[in-house]
Amino acid sequence: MRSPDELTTAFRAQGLKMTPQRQAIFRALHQTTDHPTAESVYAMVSADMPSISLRTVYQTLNDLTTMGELVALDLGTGSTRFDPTADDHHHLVCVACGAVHDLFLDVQVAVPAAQAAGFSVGRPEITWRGMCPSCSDRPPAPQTEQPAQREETNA
Amino acid sequence: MRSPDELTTAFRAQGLKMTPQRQAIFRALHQTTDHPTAESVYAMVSADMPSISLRTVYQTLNDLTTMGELVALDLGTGSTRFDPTADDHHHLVCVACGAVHDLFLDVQVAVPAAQAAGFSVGRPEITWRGMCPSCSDRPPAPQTEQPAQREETNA
DNA sequence: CGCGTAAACAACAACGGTTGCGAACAAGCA
DNA sequence: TGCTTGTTCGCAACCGTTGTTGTTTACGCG
Repeated sequence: MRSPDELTTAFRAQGLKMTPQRQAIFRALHQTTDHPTAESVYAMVSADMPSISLRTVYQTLNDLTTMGELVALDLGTGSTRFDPTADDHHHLVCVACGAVHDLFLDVQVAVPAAQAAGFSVGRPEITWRGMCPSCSDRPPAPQTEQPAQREETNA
Repeated sequence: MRSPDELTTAFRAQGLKMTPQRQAIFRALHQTTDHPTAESVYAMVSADMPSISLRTVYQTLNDLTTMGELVALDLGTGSTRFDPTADDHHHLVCVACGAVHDLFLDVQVAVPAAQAAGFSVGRPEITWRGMCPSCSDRPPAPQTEQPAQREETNA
């Protein structure tokens, strides 16, 4: 993630205006190392600027995504995660709490032409699902003898 | 995907009852090779059985997923895809139309312990995003409706 | 073959995440 | 300072999915 100042310059270069709301969002993003949701960015920024609206946060995050400063990830955790790490990397996802951990691997996986079906694709995104240390330490759900055979059980 | 008869047996073996609605869903799934959404299964089944409710389709797809007969995929296309292919495989996803194509690859990607951060994970899921042949043929502007992705800020 | 009961059904409302809309507002520039 | 245009914000809408509820149905049993 670039610094708030660099992002300001980048925004201005696109003819976008700088506002206190955007500055606050830039700051929040710059000091986070994880993969916040719009909601959690909103929570961070609201601490300083209680009047900011969630709508503005979404808008700014989408702008940053469009500019390539953020990557929007859908990791199946129910909401979009915004990834401030620009480098090519992959993810570990905790299926219990939704935590996301970066993984820097130089893996080349080519799509065999025979199976490509005419698709033109880019880099593969690799995701591992599992349990983070804190969730595997503490069995979160009842964890009873029920094999969860009833319908629409999650967890 | 197992045959409707086999699925019927499997359902009964779990103490679940067999209904015309479920039979119709089994038939629809059995004759599809792609990765339908609940909505598209509903569309298929509605042709034969107009009275069926979308709720029932969701319920049955979830039951099948719980039983391991289907795999629920979140590929960032906006809705859950139900994958009738049980074998371990990966996916090509068209970012324009949401089409999904299977890819059978025997790739072993290990998570380096140094980066695992204590996660315990299973097999990697590999996704390539790109354009399917029909979407890359067609110029992007016209009536192609892009699911999510874009937003305001048109340059 | 008819019963009883638990399961499944359909219709509808609710829900969470996200976006469209429109009016009020403020950044940046002359 | 005044103007123009992008921005903000609250609200309602939207979409995919699930909860609720009252009714209907499957199916084992006598």
